[in-house]
Amino acid sequence: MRYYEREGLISAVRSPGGQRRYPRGVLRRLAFVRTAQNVGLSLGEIRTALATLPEARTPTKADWARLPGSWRSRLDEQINGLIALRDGLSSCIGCGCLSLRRCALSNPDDVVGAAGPGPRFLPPTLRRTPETVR
Amino acid sequence: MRYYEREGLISAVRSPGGQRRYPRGVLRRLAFVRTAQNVGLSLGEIRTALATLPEARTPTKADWARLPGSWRSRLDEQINGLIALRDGLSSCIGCGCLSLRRCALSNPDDVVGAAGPGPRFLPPTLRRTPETVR
DNA sequence: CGGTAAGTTGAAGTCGACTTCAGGTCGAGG
DNA sequence: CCTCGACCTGAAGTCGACTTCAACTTACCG
Repeated sequence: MRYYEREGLISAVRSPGGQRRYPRGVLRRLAFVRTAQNVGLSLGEIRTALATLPEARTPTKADWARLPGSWRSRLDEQINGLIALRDGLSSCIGCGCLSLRRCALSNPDDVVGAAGPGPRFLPPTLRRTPETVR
Repeated sequence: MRYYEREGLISAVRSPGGQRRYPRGVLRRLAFVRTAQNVGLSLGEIRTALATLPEARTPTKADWARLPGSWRSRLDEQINGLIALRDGLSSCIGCGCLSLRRCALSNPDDVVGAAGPGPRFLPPTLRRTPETVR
């Protein structure tokens, strides 16, 4: 929790002696963080989402609705991905079509876009002849 | 891919000169790895799952069915978690009930069980008086 | 009021998952 | 045949997400 506090995900009230006291709202946020993490979101993403939620009160349906659309679609993607994975990736790997290019699952939003670290598939412009699978 | 190879997730055929050649099957496995990763599984879990799939041929429905039950239920949990998160955690945080103890989502399978690193909620036996929320 | 478990701090360590580097080798096009 | 870009290897570096440590301070219980 100290770590999350340093990372700006939660905050803590201090006792006179300087010890942390966690009011209900913080525990609620904490539960949110852990839950979101359990399903594979990074602390950065979670922080962004938390920023749109009120710190003071229990989030209402309206508060949740205010979460950026990207968050929602990200979750939708994730959900669909898991379902496909569970059902044997029938639409993707299971079919043997080797549809790396077509499969939205393998490479959801970024499509190589926005540089930065991390492996990626080659964009079409850089790709070799299709038959040279190597 | 070299990293995945070292980690035993994929293998590679070598050209006479020692360069890696990746037959279709490997690309398929690779796609599986990335997809599973995208939805939040660790390389270890993926390796375990891959171990049950045939390396030589395109996995069939029967092959997928052979994946350990734990894998499937793990995915189900994950899926339910995401759906709850997307729908505003109506069953959990959104309700304001602070149901850390009851909420299956917050602490899926392990329930503090199996020691090892990582934060956890206190088991009832170790918990302080319930009104002392701190 | 005193003892001891629990909390405080900053810094350093760990672990998974990669990426980067340096120095050398392979291999397709001209 | 030569060349130049792509690939090879092992080692080291990076990044996110924590955990562990050491030295010290609080705070509840008897």
